[in-house]
Formats: sequence, structure tokens, C-alpha cells
Amino acid sequence: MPFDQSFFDRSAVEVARDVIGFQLDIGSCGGIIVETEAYEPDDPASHSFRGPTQRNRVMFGPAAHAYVYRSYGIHWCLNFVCRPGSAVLIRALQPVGGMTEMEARRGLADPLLLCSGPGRLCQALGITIEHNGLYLFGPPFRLTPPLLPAMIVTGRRIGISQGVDLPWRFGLEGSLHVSKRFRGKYGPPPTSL
DNA sequence: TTTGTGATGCACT
DNA sequence: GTGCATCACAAAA
Repeated sequence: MPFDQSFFDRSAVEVARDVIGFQLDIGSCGGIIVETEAYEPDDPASHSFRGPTQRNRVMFGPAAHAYVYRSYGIHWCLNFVCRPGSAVLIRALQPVGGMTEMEARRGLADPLLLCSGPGRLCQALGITIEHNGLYLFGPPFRLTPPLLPAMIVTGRRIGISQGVDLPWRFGLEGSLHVSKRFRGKYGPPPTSL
């Protein structure tokens, strides 16, 4: 599978598993994606469940674009748009570059708290509503595939009240940088590029 | 270690 | 008015 727009033009469950281990950079900051969640069109936990709105409209546009929304009135959260009405929530990064800048934005130096949560990583990378709708294969984003396929763990999604039993949370096995420990199971290996 | 709660914007009923 | 795809900090146990 090539790493281009078609990589994202699939179900969110597939993409959420396959982007674990990729490096996401914005400017001089970034890290390895170690935790994601999938949100599908028929999924009652998904913003797209009740159809297009002003907030979620980019979820219904072309794949490989960023969907950014405000969470609880305070934080920003970053998603990768997949097939129409589906998206992958980026939940945690292992910081790799631009640590000083990210620490300054976060007001914090603990590497385990820098990017370990969807709101935290957006604050660390400076992601805001300004990034909503931007193409993922163009600036300011840079996405780099891993050299070797990642080992995947799965579990239940966090912070939702509908669809709680779906195993649509994915993590990098053994990572200390996830937002919450995975108790669960090993998932299928990612699709190779 | 787990549980509770305030802060805060906005889509939706 | 209600309910969030959250976080930080306090308090309990």
C-alpha cells in the first residue's frame, strides 16, 4: 500500500491501527504516534453520526485532511479524516523533536505528560482551529512512516458514553507515552506499506 | 490508587 | 438548558 491520500481513504478502524508508529511533525516539533481511536459513520460516539454540521463538515470531505474541534470548551483535538464520515482521533505522541518549544507551550517538562492525551498533544504542537481542513500531505504537517511495522495493542475508547464496548482504541505495544494504560489485547498487525 | 469537580465553548434539544 | 472524543488538581482511601 502506497503512503499517499489512498492510505487514508479507508475505514477509520484500519487507518487508526496503521498510523501507529508514524512520526507526526509540525514545524520543528513532533513525535511518534502511539495512541489513536477510530470513529466511524454509523458509530453513535462519532461526531458524524447525525450527519454534517458546521463543526464536523471536514469529516465529510476528502480523506487525508485534518479535522480539529474544540473539546469541553478548552482543548483542541486533532483527527485524520478517512472515508466520508469517519476519522481517526490522535490521542498521544512520544515526543521526538522540538521538546523545548513543546515544554514552553505546555508549561511543563515531564516527557510523559507532554503529548499524552488528545488535548495535550494539540497544545504541545500548537494545533488550533486554524489547522481544521488542512491537507495532511502539505505544510505545516509532515507524516513519516516507520522503518518497521509497529506492534499494536487494542482496547476500548476513552471518554465516550456510546459504543463503549467497541475495541477501536489502538496503541503502540509497551509505550509509556499513552494517555492511559492498555489492559487489553494484542491487535492484528498493521497493513504494510 | 481511585474518585470528584471546576473551567469553558458550542452543537444540539 | 444539556452533554460532551479533556485536563489538572484536590481529596479520599
